[in-house]
Amino acid sequence: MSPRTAEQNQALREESRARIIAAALRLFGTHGYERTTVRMIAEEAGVAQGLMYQHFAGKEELLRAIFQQSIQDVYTSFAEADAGDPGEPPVARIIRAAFAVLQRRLDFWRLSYGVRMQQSVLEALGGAVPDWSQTIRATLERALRAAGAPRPEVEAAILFATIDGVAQHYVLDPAHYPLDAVVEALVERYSAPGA
Amino acid sequence: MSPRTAEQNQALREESRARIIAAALRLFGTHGYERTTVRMIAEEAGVAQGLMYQHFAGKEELLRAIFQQSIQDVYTSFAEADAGDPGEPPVARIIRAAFAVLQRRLDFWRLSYGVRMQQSVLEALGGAVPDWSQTIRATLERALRAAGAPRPEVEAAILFATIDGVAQHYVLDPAHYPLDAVVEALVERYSAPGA
Amino acid sequence: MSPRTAEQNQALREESRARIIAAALRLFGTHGYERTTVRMIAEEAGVAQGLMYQHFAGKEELLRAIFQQSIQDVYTSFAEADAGDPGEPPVARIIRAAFAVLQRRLDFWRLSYGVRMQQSVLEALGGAVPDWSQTIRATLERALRAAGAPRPEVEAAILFATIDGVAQHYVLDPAHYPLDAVVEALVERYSAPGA
Amino acid sequence: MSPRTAEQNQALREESRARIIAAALRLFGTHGYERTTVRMIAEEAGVAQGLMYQHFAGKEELLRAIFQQSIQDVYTSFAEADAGDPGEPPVARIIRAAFAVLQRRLDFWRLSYGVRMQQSVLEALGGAVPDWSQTIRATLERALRAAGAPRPEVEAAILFATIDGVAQHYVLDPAHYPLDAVVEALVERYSAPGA
DNA sequence: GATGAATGAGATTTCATTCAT
DNA sequence: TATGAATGAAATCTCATTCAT
Repeated sequence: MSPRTAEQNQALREESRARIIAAALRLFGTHGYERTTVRMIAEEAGVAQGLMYQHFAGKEELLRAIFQQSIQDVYTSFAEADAGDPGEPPVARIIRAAFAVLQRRLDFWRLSYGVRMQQSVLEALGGAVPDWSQTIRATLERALRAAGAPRPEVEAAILFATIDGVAQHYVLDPAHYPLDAVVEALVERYSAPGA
Repeated sequence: MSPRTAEQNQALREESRARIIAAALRLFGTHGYERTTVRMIAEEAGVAQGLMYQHFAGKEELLRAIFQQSIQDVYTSFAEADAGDPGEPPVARIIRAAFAVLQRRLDFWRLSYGVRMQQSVLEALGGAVPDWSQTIRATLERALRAAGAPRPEVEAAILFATIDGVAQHYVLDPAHYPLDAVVEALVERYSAPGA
Repeated sequence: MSPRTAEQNQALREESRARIIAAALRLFGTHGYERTTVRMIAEEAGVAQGLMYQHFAGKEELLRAIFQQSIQDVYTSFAEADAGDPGEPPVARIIRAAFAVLQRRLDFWRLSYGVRMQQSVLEALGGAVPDWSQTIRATLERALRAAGAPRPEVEAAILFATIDGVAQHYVLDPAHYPLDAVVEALVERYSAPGA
Repeated sequence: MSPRTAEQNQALREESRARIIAAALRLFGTHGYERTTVRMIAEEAGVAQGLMYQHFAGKEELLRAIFQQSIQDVYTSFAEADAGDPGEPPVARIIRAAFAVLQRRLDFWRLSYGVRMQQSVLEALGGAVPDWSQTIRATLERALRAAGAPRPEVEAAILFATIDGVAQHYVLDPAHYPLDAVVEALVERYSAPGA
């Protein structure tokens, strides 16, 4: 009879918000943003269509929220992973961290890769999608320079491309891609003194 | 007022078909398949909306036609490019050929990369999109094995990923990407005896 | 923790009911019935959305309640005002009374005028909106006839229209409308022997 | 076989645009803007729902278009009507012209009166709704001053209110309202030398 | 062969109302 | 009594497709 407490309400809200985000991420990742309807998301999340609009101003806002949250997670996860085994050279650690992050949020990466070429979606997303390529390239360049690579800018571009390419190939078929072997080979290559 | 001859008609038809395909390719590449409306295509092509349906059964069929035609072109272009300098080792030739093809059909690659993650679009496309990753990987593997690489399957996967990653980074910002430097570095790396 | 007494509960109920009615009247008057959402009313009243349904069967019922209550008030106020200065002629007293009532319930008049043309809303309101035009016209006609007006029916129609028109213009911009001057002029005109 | 000529197309477009506007005017006038759905308009106009959006950006834009067009018509009609019998005094001519215009566009006046109190609708309409009250008041004031009225500003306000009130009462029940008698009485009153 | 007005299915969005607490 | 999260019917709007010329 007495109304729910503030905590109960918050818990309810967060629960449904999380369900909606999870469902959307799954569906956006699989069918793409445009092909996923609000109805599908609601069904997958097990809620009514209208509920989405209590949490997000619209489908686009939902996408934005997903990006914001996921990007946060990625930063955190990467930092954690990067702090890994201090015995390994930095470049190797970065490579491992990148793929650890990848595996943890497969759907988000699918979504990301699907949206990457769509100028208009990116614009709609506004600042929610950081251009991390600059940051990544710079980080890799520093690590490679420290490791004594001859032309660190070009090598950084190549390594970045390799990581990105492997990630994408893995995302396209995680069940069959020999990710571990590839990662080990990469780590080995970039740990070798002459690399 | 005098009726057009059959040849003239044929030429007109070809002309408008080509205009529609070109316009669609441009727009699909920039905005993505879903975000591009038939109206936009007609406008960009400078024809009426209805005309598209005289040439293609629908928007999806248009996409299919674009893929089919582009893939033909890619095969041809690749073969040409690959036939290049016989003095170079095969792996280097393949690398060069890949990027030559890339630059020739930027819009198509944008489109391709944009669609790659969208299961439902791929299904709609049916057989029009070959899974060339197998072919490419196999080709690379053969070349690498011939060159004496220690673990050719893994190395092939990595090289394929690198090429794909570089291609995508280039497509995302052709004006600034240091493609030539990267290609040279790759060619050099994969021509070295120990690679 | 001690349960509230029946009287306390009753008082709380009355209080929230009154707040809801007041908020709705304000918002209906400003934005119109349709443009005012239940959420807006709850917010303005400082209560939860659901509470409205404990007091009224629905939004429409709320509107009906507002009309019923306001109309009661109008009758009462009018009777009071009309009982005013017995030295003035009846027509003048009616005019003064009308504008006294108008000023007392501005929001209700805004709402009334806003809803007047909407057949469907009026139907939904059912009997809650009396067709007082007949009553008013009849009252005015009697008074004008008593004052010796030549064609009391037509004059009553005109006077009614004038009062209604002035009321509406005043409601539209109470801050600037010269209501007092207009009322005085009307009173004077309709008190003059030849009027 | 050959496509329609530009004139044929224009005629088609104008025809359907006019049908939509007429239907909307009818329905907006009867049920109010908010209660009229796009579906209702399309049905009444005998066209598909989507067609409205080929002519107007949305329901609101349609409303705006109706106002713009109707206001044009009103100005024109008024000028024509006002040019009437030069033997009559100006104030009388204005009165007659006002009611001539009223009768000609009943639906529009219903709509106008229905929307007048809805701040949010008026805002949405932006500049499409001129505040003609100023113009009208000024015109009446000039005419009354020329006719030698003692306090022309107040008298203008009253006459304006009377006209507006009569118009509204008439609009509410055109079948029974004794418009002619009322207009004649008004004309007479405002033609009398002492008025 | 070409046009563009017209269609209508299906998408997004709003909002009165319900319901568990 | 009161709360506000959740519902879902119905609204607005989009856009691939059809059709008369």
